[in-house]
Amino acid sequence: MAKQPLIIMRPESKGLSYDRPAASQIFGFIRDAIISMELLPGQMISETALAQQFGVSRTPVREALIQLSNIGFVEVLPQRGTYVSKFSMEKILEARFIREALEVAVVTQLATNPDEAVRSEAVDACEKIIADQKTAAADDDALAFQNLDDNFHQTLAGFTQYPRVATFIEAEKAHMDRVRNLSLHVSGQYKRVLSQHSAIIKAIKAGSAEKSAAAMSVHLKDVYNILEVIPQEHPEYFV
Amino acid sequence: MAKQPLIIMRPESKGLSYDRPAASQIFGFIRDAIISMELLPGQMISETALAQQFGVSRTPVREALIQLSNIGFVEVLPQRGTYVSKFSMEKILEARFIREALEVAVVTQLATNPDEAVRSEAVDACEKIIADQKTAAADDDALAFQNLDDNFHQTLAGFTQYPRVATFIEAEKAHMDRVRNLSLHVSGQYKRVLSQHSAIIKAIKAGSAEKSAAAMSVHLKDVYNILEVIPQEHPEYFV
DNA sequence: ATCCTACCCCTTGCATACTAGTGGGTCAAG
DNA sequence: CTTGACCCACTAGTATGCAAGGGGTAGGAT
Repeated sequence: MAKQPLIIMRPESKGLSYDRPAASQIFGFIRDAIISMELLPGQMISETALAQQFGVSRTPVREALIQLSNIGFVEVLPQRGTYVSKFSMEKILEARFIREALEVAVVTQLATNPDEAVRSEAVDACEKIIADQKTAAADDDALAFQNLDDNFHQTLAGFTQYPRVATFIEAEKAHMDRVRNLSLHVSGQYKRVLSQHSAIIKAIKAGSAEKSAAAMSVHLKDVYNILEVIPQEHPEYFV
Repeated sequence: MAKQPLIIMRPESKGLSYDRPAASQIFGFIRDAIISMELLPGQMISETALAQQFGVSRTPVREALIQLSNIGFVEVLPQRGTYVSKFSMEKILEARFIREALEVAVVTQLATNPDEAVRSEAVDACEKIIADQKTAAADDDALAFQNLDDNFHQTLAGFTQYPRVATFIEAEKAHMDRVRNLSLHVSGQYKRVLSQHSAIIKAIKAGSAEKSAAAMSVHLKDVYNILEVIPQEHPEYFV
């Protein structure tokens, strides 16, 4: 990995709240910086430099980095340095596989939920998000569109009553979002995603586990479109 | 949670290897102790006491505990203490749900794998494990039987080529194994598990995604049998 | 010119010390 | 005897310093 000791985090992001553990806050800052590609794959992260930037000691920074390495966002090489994880086709496909497994289970459970009220509540919430996404698409607001996409999937997962499911989905999704943030404007993305989301909701509304699962599966295979382009466009970010 | 500052770890488990990070080794020790119920749910874990027992400082112990809290094995209450997580019906069902989602995806992928050689290799490996399990069942060796069960599921997951899938399955399984270790001898367990494992392999051999998924799903719902008994037998370990 | 070696700087891993906050136990007052 | 306040012991969170090892660079030898 290329050694780039320069850290690009904003000085104002030093603002740590005093009523929460510093390590936890730093974890969030760095995670968001990695997802949004402020910190680039392969870039070196210095514990010392980060500690200075946040105005704390190395200890909380170090604890944050350990957690980031647990979720695969950074790689700690003892005595050598800590680096933002590069992309690899294997890891992206792996994240996609895990996410599909979980999200298929989510919609399957939801579609077969005997409580009609829960189903219609979920459908209503998601249809509202889809409507907002149509607006975002009309405005060509890619960021808002992606945030709503997050919202859509988190809302669905929320109806399982298993909070860790939503957490896992978010974590796996983040790995792909990192790639996606390299090229927000893929032709026809809005229209495809919208129709896929609608298909999922339609299947849930119909109470069909098979169709829900199939629709979700199709939706999550959509990243393949991006993966055919990005690695050639940005080989420097891949291992 | 009850305060029990006594730590029951064996003195000989102090043996830490010098060629691996201490934090990682300590993590493994404590995790195994929790799964095997050496450390009981609700019991307090003192960073200082553990550090003394392992002959290291608080720092690596603390880093291990952070990772254990990430996988839900301990709960860190700031300025109050770190405690072994108690069981809760919600968390167990959640772990079961996540595990089923992943394992269903695993057998589905395997059953539909176009490469016949891979399928038969997986089937052979699993059938060997099932044979060993029959022996363990005949010997009434519950520990060996459970280790082989672990083996069975890890072997299946290994054929996805996605290492994190196996890791996740192992982690979620561990939450249930903790409960299972409270009562290793559930009547008829051996026979049921064996027939379920066989059914899974048979479906994979037949190349049927639906039957494989269904068989795995049935198998993983078997824990419900235990969950009807354990909470009443050991209410002190549940929240 | 090229290769090899020694050194130095920078990295993470670990140890130790200090801070702040919680809970329990004790003692005094009602 | 009960109740309340205060104090102390112990907790996790953070700061700092030291140890061990890898890598690049400079300089000397070939």
